[in-house]
Amino acid sequence: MHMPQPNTTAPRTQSIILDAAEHQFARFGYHKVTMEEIALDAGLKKASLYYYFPTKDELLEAVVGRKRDEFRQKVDKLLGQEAPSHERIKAYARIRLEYFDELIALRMYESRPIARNRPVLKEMFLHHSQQELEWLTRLFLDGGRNGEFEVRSAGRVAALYLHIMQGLRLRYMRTLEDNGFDPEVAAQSRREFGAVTEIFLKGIEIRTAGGGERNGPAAK
Amino acid sequence: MHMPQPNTTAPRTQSIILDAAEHQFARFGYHKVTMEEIALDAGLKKASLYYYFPTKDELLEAVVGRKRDEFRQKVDKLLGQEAPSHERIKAYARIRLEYFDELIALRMYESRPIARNRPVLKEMFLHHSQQELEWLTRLFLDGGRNGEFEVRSAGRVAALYLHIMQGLRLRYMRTLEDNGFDPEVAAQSRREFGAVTEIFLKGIEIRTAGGGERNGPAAK
DNA sequence: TCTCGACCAAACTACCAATATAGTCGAAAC
DNA sequence: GTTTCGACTATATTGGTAGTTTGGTCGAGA
Repeated sequence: MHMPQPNTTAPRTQSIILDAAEHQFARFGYHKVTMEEIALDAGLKKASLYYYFPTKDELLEAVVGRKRDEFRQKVDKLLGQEAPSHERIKAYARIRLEYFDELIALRMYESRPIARNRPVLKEMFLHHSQQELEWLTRLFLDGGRNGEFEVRSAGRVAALYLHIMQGLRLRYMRTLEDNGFDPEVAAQSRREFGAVTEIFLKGIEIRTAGGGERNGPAAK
Repeated sequence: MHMPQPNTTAPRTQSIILDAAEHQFARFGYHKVTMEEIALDAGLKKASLYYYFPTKDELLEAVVGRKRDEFRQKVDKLLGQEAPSHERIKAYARIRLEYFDELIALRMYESRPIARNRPVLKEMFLHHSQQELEWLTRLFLDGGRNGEFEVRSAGRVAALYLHIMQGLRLRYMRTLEDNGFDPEVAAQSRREFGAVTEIFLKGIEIRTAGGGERNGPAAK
């Protein structure tokens, strides 16, 4: 509700706390970290934290919010660019991947409780999902307008693509839970996201010339 | 290990028990059902169950196994058919959807424990996943051979498609957990599976003629 | 405006007793 | 030999509770 305005200048206490919280969450996960530990990491005493963040939930929200804002900034830049839609969508996929990797690093998705039980985050993610749908709708709409794609309804296609991505992410998270992190699997998964995006875009592409004119190498 | 051979004739006790178990699992889920209740439902006493099934786990396995066998039978029939690969893959998607709907009806996926903690099922699903990959690989391979698809590696494409389907299923299961069953959402999800399959197939399709020759209505 | 030590109440943990239930066994009915 | 059962046990689950942790408050002071 009433958050102290973060000065746009050097690392204010506010952002020091956020850094500490992020650091601790990344190391042990939301539930295993106490407010006291975060305070210590930030060079404060616990009570001081409460001057800046009224609850642990809101601290978490702020940490995630910061990540999300960075993501949004990148997307805004992307949406403003002049480039073929399929290129921008591929770029979007890459940016999105980075974003979720950061959230995963924050142990945001570990063992249900965190993201599921916290109503704050639940709403936040829901809202973010909505936001993503709008962005993607716009991208697919553009692609439809300039004749790249055959889209009956950009909203539906965007939802389809978003749901595929969300599903693959879920699948990846499950393997994470079961087998722990494995850089090999992570890389594999990353490639898979790219490949699926490629195929999806080809699937809605309008091919004007006869035969198969490839306009980009599918893999490395 | 030593299971009494089920006669291929009328409903033997064996299958009566399976029916009862299926019925009870569907109503309350594996954990909330006691062997005694299943026995009662089958018109027996508990100890009689143990003559046919040495453990509750194996009873569960048998119930799921029956479903899986039905699924396999349908797939075998499908694989033997002479039809364009894309048609057979779409048919496969439909059959697969039915199969998982049945497992969901059995509350196989409710609140982690059931499928995750039971090593029997875990292995069973893993094995089944492998099996599916083989089937799909064959289907995509056929499509590649007869010039329908452009597939560099049928195995990779099959894995991609399978993972998309598994991901969407996971996503759907999550909404199930959160909001409970809703026929509207279920229908929506079903349509989504179909639409994604369509787009995926178009994405790897080889279009010989110039322009866009549609060979099937995408949506009703 | 910002920091802190001391305090409280609610949540979580550890533990144990009571219950429930998967699984066993010997005997009997078919 | 096949199928059923009543009575039994050992293990897992549940409910309750005492003890500890920890999120959050407050008033004093810098």
